[in-house]
Amino acid sequence: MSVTGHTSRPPSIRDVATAAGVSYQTVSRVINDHPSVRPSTRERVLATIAELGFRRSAAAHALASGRTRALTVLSANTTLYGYAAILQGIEEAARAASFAVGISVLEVSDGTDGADDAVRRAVETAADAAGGLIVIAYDPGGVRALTAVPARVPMVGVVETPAEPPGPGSPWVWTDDRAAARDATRHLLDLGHRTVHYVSIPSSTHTGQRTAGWRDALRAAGAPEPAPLAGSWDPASGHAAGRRLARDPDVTAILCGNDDLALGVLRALHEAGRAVPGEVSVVGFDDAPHSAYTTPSLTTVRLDFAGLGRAAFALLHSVIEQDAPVDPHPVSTPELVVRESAGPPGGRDPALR
Amino acid sequence: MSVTGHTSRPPSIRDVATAAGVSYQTVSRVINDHPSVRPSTRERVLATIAELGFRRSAAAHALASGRTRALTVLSANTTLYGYAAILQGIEEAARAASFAVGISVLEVSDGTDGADDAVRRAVETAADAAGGLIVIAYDPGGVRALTAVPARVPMVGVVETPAEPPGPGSPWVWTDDRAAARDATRHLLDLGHRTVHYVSIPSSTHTGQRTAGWRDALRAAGAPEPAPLAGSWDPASGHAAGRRLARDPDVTAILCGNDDLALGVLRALHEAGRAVPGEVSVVGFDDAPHSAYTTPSLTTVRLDFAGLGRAAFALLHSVIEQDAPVDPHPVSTPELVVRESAGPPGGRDPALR
DNA sequence: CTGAAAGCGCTTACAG
DNA sequence: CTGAAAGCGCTTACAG
Repeated sequence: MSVTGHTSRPPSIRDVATAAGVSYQTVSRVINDHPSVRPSTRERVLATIAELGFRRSAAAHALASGRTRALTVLSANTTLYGYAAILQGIEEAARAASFAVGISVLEVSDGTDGADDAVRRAVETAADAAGGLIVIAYDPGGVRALTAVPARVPMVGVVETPAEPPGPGSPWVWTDDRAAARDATRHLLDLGHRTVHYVSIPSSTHTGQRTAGWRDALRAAGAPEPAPLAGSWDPASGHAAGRRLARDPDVTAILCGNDDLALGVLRALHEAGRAVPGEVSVVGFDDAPHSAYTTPSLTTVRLDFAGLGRAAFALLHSVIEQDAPVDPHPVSTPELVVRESAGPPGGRDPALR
Repeated sequence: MSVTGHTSRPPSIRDVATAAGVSYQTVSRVINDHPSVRPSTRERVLATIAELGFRRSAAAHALASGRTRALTVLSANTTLYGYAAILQGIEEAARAASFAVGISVLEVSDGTDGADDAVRRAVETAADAAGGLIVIAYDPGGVRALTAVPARVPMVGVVETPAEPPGPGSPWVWTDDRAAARDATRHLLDLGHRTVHYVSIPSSTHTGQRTAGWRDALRAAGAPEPAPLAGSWDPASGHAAGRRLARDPDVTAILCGNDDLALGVLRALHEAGRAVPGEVSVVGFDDAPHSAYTTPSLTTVRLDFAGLGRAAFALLHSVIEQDAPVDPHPVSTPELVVRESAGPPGGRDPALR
């Protein structure tokens, strides 16, 4: 196809211009879809571009135009299902808009000042490369990053349900996980449980919105409010929490901050010889891919992470383009998925009650 | 801190130079760690940089130097554990070397020419933005991307075990999953099973190296070679395969191409009332985070995905810098993790045999 | 509709 | 050790 003699340097707009017999400014107009180019000229330039295999230099474009068509997402983890799915959604939307997406993972933050520094460094580095930032702020590291972003750089945060309605200046997206936690808890209460215990994920806020939703439901029902057990993200910490809960014969219902935690709880209950859902009911959060296939399969709350990612990109895009100022808003409503792991208390056979 | 009057445009090296009383070339030398700068000058410039909050423009640097300090990883999915963990490893190593990492997901390829086009577009877009490419080629889309990368762009592939030793011109990294499949199969055979059935992941090659390793072990033992069942990546397809296998009373041992598949198989066996490992043994692949917590917990093969990602970056880095030509090589040896899902055939209590 | 000029913020030889 | 010049490949007004 391209029969250029030497394989040296990739063709520039000047090479295209020469080959097409126009000035390089005209080539610039063509690749930028500028209206004032005669159709025949445009055709010729386009043909030459294809023939030479020209591709605009992203660096030169960014330098000259001041705009980057790139964003980077700041995240504490890419391996957790929710985070990975959000990333997938962002990437999908970004690709459709021909934005490049970078990923920068926040180092594990241990709450010390050193962690703050690391976050700040990550934010700065990311801000350099990108035209905009999306920070996933489900955890302390992410929240710190959120506040460390300089005002000049376009940013949107994927956050937990805000405790109070954010002002119009807060470019945030979220799913209403507080309501979701409330629904999940109520589901358990409606099944007849006296109260519901909670194993929490690390939270971005002091209390955490999932925790708050769980408490909302308990209070509304006048149920006792046991202290939540602080978990991490992984099954191992769910397992540890589950062992403690398994020892207490009064525990008949457990809500978990995510499905991995729930898996660990399920395992601990199994090891302790407590039947699920016969003796103890367990409900998870997220509807991770494996949750439909565990034994028992997991009743959980489905969150549209990919949709959240797409919404985050859309918001960022409009912030960058400064079209309409988009108000922050919940993106979708979580949905309770009822499976096998939760049932009425005290009966081995829920169907008989 | 920074008491610049106007918040307009970020400071450039010229601003720094003026403030520090040097030429902007000297500033350039300082930020590039060029040796020939008088220490006192360096100090002064560094102080000014900090004071003004100067950050080098990535675009200008890339344009002027021709080098990008950025890579993008091409992957079919960011949500599958293995892929996500590789990405995590790449990012970790890249961050340490202050490389930015981009992610571009290959659209689902259906084997048609349209898919080829999509892959080609993705490759070109990614190649534009980045100084180098890492393609995860565990699936047909990835393999196609691997071959679609223009020769001029630095690239390394994360691949299945190559069928034959690759030449020195092939910048590939892999874990020896063929040997791993062989070991896992042998483990089952050694337990006393007459043969081992296999549920495969979609493969990059016609046969697939995990499939080949499984077959190796069967042949070496003189065991029958049942036809492998083609699975996808997800538990649902494992479940479908598991239902078929559950109907055959001769099936006593099943190897799965990944842990998600194995989870689906476990579930299908449970639904069919076949005890694991009492009647049927199941072995997975990958050691995903949840595999230690299912019931029964999963015997599987642990692969060091993060290490693979770090190695991929190291290779790419050396390709870009053109230091020593690094030979392609397996990065680590997989390790069989024995848990509960596999045992001797025909006995409900393995300990009694 | 199209061309000539200046400039984006750096780096890279080249002088001194 | 440090400065002046040219250039990386584009875009953005400004002319015509």
